[in-house]
Amino acid sequence: MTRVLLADDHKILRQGLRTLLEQEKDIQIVGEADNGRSSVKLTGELAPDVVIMDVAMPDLNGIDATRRITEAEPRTRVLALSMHSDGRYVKGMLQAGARGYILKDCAAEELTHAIRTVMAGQIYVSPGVTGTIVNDYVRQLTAADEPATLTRREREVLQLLAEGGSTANIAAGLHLSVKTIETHRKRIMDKLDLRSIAELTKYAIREGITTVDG
Amino acid sequence: MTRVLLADDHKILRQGLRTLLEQEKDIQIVGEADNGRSSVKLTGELAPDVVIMDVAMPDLNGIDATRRITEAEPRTRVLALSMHSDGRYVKGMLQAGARGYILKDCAAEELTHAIRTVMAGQIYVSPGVTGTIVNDYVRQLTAADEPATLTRREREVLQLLAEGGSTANIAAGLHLSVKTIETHRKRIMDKLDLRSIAELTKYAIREGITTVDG
DNA sequence: GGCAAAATTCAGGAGAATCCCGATAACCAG
DNA sequence: CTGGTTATCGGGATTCTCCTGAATTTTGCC
Repeated sequence: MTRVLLADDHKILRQGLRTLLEQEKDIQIVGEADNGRSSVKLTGELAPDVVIMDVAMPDLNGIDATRRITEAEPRTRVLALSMHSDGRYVKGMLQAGARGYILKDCAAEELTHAIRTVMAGQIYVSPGVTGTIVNDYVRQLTAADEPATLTRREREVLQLLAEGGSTANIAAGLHLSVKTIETHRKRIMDKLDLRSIAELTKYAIREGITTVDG
Repeated sequence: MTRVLLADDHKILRQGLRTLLEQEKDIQIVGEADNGRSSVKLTGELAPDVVIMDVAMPDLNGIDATRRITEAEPRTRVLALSMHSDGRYVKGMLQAGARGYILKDCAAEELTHAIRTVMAGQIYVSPGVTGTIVNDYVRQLTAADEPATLTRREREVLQLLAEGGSTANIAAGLHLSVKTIETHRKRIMDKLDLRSIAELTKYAIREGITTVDG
């Protein structure tokens, strides 16, 4: 029996997936999360075999949530479920340790097949995403450079800032001092050579850490 | 028996909805469309009672598809299913003749309830969307022009803010007092109901006033 | 295990930005 | 002429940011 945690911010999609997957005898839904932070928490509590993780989620995005899960619970396989075959999302999720990447316009059979594939210890990627990966792979072979890497905490703060949170707001949400958030913000801006929240927001959008809506 | 057509570009969501709705005895799925254009075509061929219409779809978006359907087949009720409670989408769909607007993070019970409500000749709107509509309604009552009209000066300041300019910076560039820029910024944020430079930047990007690069 | 580097946390104080009040002047429509 | 809109500023209280410095925890490596 494969125990599955659903992480997606849209309840009706979660319910749909639950109904679909509950028709499979070897699959059991053990929990649902509607944002990245709670998906990390629930993974620690429920120890599911597979987490089906939406890439774009509020509070803590799917990529950073995946990174935390794969580090804290390496036994748990994360299966990315995304609307986009965008290279940054694919790259980010796989880099964060996701064992698969499927698109939301795939069939239910593909989802169940992906779950069984990652349970068998293999990687599953939707056909529509393969081209993206190959392109990115080739690009990395030619030119491999990573400008300015942010730490996990910094990326987390960056997202909250780009979502419009104030320093005090973020500090309260993370149970940290205002001073700490200030330090993170400053380090982020120093590393990325940004001089305002506006530029920081645009950077976050380009990197897929936040979206223009919401 | 209510005959329903599903229109959404994500196959797995369609399958999920189909599985959910087929559990209802009085609801029957008669077809699926993965873009706006085919939803119009299928509505003409199948004459469903209700079309569940995603707002964002390729080829022909949900708003224009809805407009065509309600003009060609006024007997068919369109029920909008959207990720966003964004005012423009809500307004667009309802203006196009949609008889309901529900969010994707709602429960399945809400969806079936919405279907039965529109079949009874009434309008159904998700609770999370009601506020958006009321706001828009009130705004239309008070100011009979387009929602959120910025003055030229305000748009100018908005752009400079979204490009990362500080208040002092912008004031110097426009040969104005810092106080004046502060007033403009405040008025912009009040008009648009924004609470941070991050949100303001995203708004400017959506409106094409600035770009994510630069 | 142990050491160095990185990451994360926080404080004090000066300066800058913001918020909330109000005000003045130009302009245009009824 | 009156009223609304736009654009321009100021005072003062509050809040945020910037700079310097540092303690603690985690991580990487031999």
